[in-house]
Amino acid sequence: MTTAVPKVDPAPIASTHDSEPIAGDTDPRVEALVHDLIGRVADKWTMLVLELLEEKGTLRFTQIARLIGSISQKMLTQTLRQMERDGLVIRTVHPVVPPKVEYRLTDLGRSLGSAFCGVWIWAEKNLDAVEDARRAFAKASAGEPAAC
Amino acid sequence: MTTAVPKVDPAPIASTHDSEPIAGDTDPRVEALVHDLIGRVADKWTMLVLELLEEKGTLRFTQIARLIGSISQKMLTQTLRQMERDGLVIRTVHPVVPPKVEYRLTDLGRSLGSAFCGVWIWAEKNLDAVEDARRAFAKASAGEPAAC
DNA sequence: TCCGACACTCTCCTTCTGGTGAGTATAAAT
DNA sequence: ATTTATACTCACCAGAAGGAGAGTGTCGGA
Repeated sequence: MTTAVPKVDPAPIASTHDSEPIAGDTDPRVEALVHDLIGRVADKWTMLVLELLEEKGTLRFTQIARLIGSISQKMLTQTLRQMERDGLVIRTVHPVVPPKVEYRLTDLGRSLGSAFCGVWIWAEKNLDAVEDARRAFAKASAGEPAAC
Repeated sequence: MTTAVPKVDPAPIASTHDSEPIAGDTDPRVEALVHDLIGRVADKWTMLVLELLEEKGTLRFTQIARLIGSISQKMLTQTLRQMERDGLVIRTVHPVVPPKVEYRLTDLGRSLGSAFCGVWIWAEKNLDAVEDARRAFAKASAGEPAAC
């Protein structure tokens, strides 16, 4: 955590040029990956597939499609490819007459699921808090539109 | 025929292990919130702001803007509003001559940061694994374009 | 007097995302 | 001969996301 900006100017009107961008982070590579990865896993479909495979173990393309129900083929293919690319799932093709492809999580995939557990738990625990905050915010906004 | 296929195929071909039919969702409301919320927090800017405020404590609008460096005003405003709405940050307006607005995390915001810690740790730990997987995938794809 | 600073808001404009629907190959079933 | 099922790919299109840049109001400084 390199603190790139040691001086936090307290004056209301003062220094104009802090040419130091961004705050220090452990590693640019790590940061990039984390963003990338969270951006990807936070994806609705990836999350659903991850959960589904964690729960069921091994599934075929159309089984996943049917279980999720609302996903388009395009998105499912895209999602699975991405996950395969990142080493989260293993794709096994059986060269049988009607094509048969099975998907299952790798250890990496499972560990990611576990890591996200924390967020999941947070969400469940703070469900009400967030909803309360939203209601309060909505009411406050409606209550004082031009209160100044 | 793509849509409107209510009839669920009883037994397509082989079944790896069909134990449970479908369902298996803790709560639709919880699930919805979790998606919603993860989708929001996974946002690049929200994550950066969350981290920044966790590290620095209290910051003003332009301070955040400068520290992040590449965010547009529009996005910063949008992000902060969203976070305020969700009860993650507190926005304090000082009615002074040049407007002064300070932002800091709520307990909820801080706890979310902690929850995301697990994912960060995962990412750091598995950085190499993911990159390896990507390289391997890229190589495999390039290596066998018409392998059948 | 005019500019700059703050914390925004508003209007474009471009890119990206995700959905629809069609097409493909093959062999068993009808 | 036609249909069905599987696991895709491809072309097209609508809507959303996000960036650029200008405008707003007031006041202190040059």
